[in-house]
Amino acid sequence: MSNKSKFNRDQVIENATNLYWKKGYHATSMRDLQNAIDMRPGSIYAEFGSKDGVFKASLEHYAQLGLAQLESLKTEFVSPLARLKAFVKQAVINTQQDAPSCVCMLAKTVAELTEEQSELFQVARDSLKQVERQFEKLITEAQQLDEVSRDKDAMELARFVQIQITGLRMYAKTSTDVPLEKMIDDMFEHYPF
Amino acid sequence: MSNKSKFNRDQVIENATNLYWKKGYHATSMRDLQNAIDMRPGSIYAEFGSKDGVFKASLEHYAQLGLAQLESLKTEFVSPLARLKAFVKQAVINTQQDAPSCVCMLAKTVAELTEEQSELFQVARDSLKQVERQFEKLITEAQQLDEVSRDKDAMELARFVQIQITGLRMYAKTSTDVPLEKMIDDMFEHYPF
DNA sequence: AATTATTTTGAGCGATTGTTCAAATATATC
DNA sequence: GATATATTTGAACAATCGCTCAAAATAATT
Repeated sequence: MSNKSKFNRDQVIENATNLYWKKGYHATSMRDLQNAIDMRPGSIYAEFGSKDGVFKASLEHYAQLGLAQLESLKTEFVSPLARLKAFVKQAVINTQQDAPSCVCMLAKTVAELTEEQSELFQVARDSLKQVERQFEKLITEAQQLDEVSRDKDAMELARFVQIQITGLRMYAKTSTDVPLEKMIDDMFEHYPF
Repeated sequence: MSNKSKFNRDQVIENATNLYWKKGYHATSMRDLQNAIDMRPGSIYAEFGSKDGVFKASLEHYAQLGLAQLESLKTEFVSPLARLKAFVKQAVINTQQDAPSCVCMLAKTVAELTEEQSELFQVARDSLKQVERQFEKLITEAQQLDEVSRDKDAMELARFVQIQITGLRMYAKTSTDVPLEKMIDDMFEHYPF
């Protein structure tokens, strides 16, 4: 009854995400998008409804990717604190090389958008919060394993980590030759942990 | 010989800055700008050359304002470390209320722009670096007064402060009810200082 | 193979973009 | 007050914006 569409939805969203991540919401035109995902306007609007629809799908894809990455580190790192640290390094350092932008797409979106795109703004904000809650879970786990002092507030520590990631990634866009790895090590050895 | 122009250049740049700061580079149209600064296109182009020209003037004005604010704290705070802390609080907390955006305009610009607007990007990046150098000066002063351990690297501390400001201000855009003041106090009491 | 249902195409819509420039206005000089 | 110079105005330009929809192409059903 229903014909399957020709295009690969996952691939399309990935390409759209990479473009939006690189150029941001306002600087990305529908023409740019059409080229990046190799779809004609009619098909795009049938599938996503609007430019905002594509952006929303991209934000959700990006957030899901982050959560999946954090989850996948379970196999490599048993220690929840080591896992958190590995995730931070991945987010801050690995994105320096081949990612569309070294700045987190969610943070970039939160910085760019205003009340005029409140729905998209909220999606980005909520996704950041969701990641932060995963941080908190990991830290609570770490406390139960005595990797982190139980005197500390897991929620506050999670917030701290989120702020560090944002600050570090933003800073990394302004200057190379920053000892990112050392700074992350310091952050987990000294500072609030 | 030369007629003086009717408009108040400083006021115009201030209004332009507030609009650009709020909406960002790409979301601000020349029509928006014309309304905000109450000038007609011809006059704007005669004075600033282009949309980029107005943005550049705004970035420079914004950066100069930040440096002037830091300087003006000399009268209130003799201690260089107290001055730095006061500046951080001003930047992070005071902007929450009535500023066009709680995110630093320079950071926002660095996050938004790509190679396509390399000159504007560089102006923002260089201005951030300039502020950071003032931080470093203050910290070096603080070390000479034994307010900060001389074992620490003033450049690294300045970088840390810059990263905290960016992270905190960004984070503050996503959620209210964040104990910003406490976090800044913590930052200066514990962590790397 | 013919028919129906679904998807894809892309020319083109009205609105908006950054920018120009001749005309109108304001100011300075004589 | 007349002339020359500088500034301001805003209609209008080509280009691009997000988006629509009839027509073409494709897939499923009979």
